[in-house]
Amino acid sequence: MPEGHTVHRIARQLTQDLVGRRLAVSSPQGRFAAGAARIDGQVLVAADAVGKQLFCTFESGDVLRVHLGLYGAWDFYGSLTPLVPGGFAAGSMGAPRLRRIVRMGEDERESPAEEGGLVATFPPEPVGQVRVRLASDSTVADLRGPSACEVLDPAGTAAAIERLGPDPASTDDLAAAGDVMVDRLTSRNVAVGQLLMDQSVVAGIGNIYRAELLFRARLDPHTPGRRVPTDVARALWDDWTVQLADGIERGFILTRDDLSDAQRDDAVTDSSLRHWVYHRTGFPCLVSGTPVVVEEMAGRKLYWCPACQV
DNA sequence: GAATTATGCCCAT
DNA sequence: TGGGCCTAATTCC
Repeated sequence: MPEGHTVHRIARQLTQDLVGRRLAVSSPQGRFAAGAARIDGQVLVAADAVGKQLFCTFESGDVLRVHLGLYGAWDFYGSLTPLVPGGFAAGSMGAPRLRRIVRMGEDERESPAEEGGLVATFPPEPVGQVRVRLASDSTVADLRGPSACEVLDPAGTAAAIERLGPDPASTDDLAAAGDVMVDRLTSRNVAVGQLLMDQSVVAGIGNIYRAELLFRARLDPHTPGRRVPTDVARALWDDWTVQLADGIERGFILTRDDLSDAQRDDAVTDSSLRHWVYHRTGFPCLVSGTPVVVEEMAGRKLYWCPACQV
């Protein structure tokens, strides 16, 4: 469910609280017992996001690769300082979308603590089906519901990353990475709306960013990649780099740039203010007034404005 | 309480 | 193109 910005925030949280520590790795649910045993007791040396995938590198060179899929989420305990005395902070990032927004953004919730994001005991009892628990003596990170969770050797890790297109938040050469995306986007006859969701073309874009980037570019999602002018493809990349960086900092996706300061504040708790077209079926387009439409494209809902996007 | 929904992706056909 | 999988909150009766 999370798009790239969420996974980058998770990597950041893990880096802040668990990298450099020797971890107890377990699988409370049991489904990942063998994998957990492989990395249990090792020092975590890095946590990196590439697109929607998370790579946690341990001192042996083994890497925990995690993909949250549609349902996965990480719960964090004890790490979200500053804390109110008498408890340990708790927060979560990932799916499902959360009702109570506290201090970290849309897809991060106060949970599963009852009061003020605190749990009474540490380490806390696992909540729900916890596939993996990463624990230092002061921080616990619990992974629930991932679609992928496996331990890879360095070669396997390199192969997994090789399958992904460029991610502007995990490259040190934005221009070269942009060249790769532009080349892959403009060399196929597949609809650009599908290509933006293809993680081998560009990594990290999901259904919300797909719809919003296309609207911002005023581009018809059905345009074949080969018909997208190079400068338009480059503009999509440039906008993606900006939107992703904003999402990572903000903690949620806010693509509208027409909001007042007050509305921008409201958007923290009101997701209906955040998007131009995503999830706005039947409502008037904020630019043209034409009703926003939704259709199925390759099995996913695609939201767009038929008047603006030509 | 059951059905629906979701920011994803894999595989078989 | 369709089904399957993973989980939990929301929506519908």
